[in-house]
Amino acid sequence: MADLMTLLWGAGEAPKRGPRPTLTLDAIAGAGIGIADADGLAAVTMQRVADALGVTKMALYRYVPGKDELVALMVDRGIGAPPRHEADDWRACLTEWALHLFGRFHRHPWALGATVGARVLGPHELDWMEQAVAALDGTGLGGGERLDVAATLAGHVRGIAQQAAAVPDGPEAAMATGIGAILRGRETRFPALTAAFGSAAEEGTGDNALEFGLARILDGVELLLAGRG
Amino acid sequence: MADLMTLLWGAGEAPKRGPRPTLTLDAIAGAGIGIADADGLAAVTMQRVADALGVTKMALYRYVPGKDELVALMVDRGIGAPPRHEADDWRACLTEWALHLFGRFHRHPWALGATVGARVLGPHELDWMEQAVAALDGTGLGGGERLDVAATLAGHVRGIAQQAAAVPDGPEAAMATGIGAILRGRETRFPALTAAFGSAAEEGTGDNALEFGLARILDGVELLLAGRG
DNA sequence: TGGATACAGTTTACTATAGACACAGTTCGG
DNA sequence: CCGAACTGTGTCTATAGTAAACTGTATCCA
Repeated sequence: MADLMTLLWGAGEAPKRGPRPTLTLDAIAGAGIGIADADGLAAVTMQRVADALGVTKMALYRYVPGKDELVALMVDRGIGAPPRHEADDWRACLTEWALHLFGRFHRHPWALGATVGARVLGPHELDWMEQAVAALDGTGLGGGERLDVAATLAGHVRGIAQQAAAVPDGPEAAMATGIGAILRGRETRFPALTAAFGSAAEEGTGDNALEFGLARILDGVELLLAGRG
Repeated sequence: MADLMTLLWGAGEAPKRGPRPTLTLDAIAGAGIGIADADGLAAVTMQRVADALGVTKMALYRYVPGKDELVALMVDRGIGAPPRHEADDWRACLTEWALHLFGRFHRHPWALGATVGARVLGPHELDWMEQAVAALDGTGLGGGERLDVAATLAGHVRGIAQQAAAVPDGPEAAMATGIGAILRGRETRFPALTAAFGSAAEEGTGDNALEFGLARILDGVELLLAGRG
């Protein structure tokens, strides 16, 4: 059985002997992704994936070494390939890149929880990193700095996606839900939060933490470049 | 049995009847945290937590409604209370804040994976948010903006902590481990990444994605403030 | 004051579901 | 037709959680 590395990166070697495989890795990953999108990662069981494909769960083990590897496959297939670069401007490039990446995580929030800890990076994940670093070519940033900018952007996107998944709606809507219920009656312990949420509700500006933070980060990068001439 | 909300936020009401409780919520959460720190979140089972405390697993259910609530408790206790503000400068404040928060997540990387999806925020988590927003009082930022800055910083810290957990060492060390093994032989598919890693290894600058991104974000905030007044 | 009682805590079963293995049965190419 | 590749059945272990019996202690009441 192929291990995770060859599962994610290996070529699809077609065996010649034996009956035709009824399944494909794409179909298996797709079934898992569908279940995770609908009912969360906890609902993804070998049984349910197998049922969705019309086979018994043991058939899956012919294609995937175990559940961990299946989830890793789901993550890489779920995030998918990055879109082609459109703009020439590095800033516009990275802005698009971040918004697209956020969209992917927003579509598959379970992928956030499945990508913690030491793991093997998939090809699509590296494609995304490649694009971000490539957008910074020619800016004068050093190699470590290019990687750091990409890591910062990816981290920001992930962080905001995580918060978006934790608090479904924006700040002012949050007052009506969980956070508001907690804050109410505890204004003395959380005065700054209470004031900020109240003022945010008055301002009525929507949920734009992603764009806001993105603009700050890229402003900071521009400042760094400008300071170097 | 208390639900998650009262478990995290409720006062420790001491019942008068019956035998003395042999356990406390702190002891239970501490045992779980110890196991998670040592062997990861997957190793935290009711059985093992109970064994660590010298009771049977069913005894735990008198204190905690279920495993999900136990993990939520572990997260809030594991992150812990934020340190007191030291500096007057909002930038120094937030820098310290971010570095401290990163330290907490770095110590308990499992907490990253346990804080995805809709959930009830714990008191310590809100304490951290309160401190960040409070540091921005008087800067002229609006309420929504103060929240966005805090969310961006928290997202960045989480993102970098997640990447640190995924790739144990810094960029140049990564070349020797998983990413290097993947990149080797695929230079044509990932030219920018290969160049960036190579150049980073030459430069020899250590792993400072956290500080780098933090500086960019705060530079961006400063720029926003300067542009207003 | 001294039991009776109600309630809190603990334990010993037991159930349901999950991932994973062993092995028998099935299909198809050389 | 031989053997490799695929699928199904039965089984094992571990896990979260339930049900119910048992133990301990503070309060109530004569």
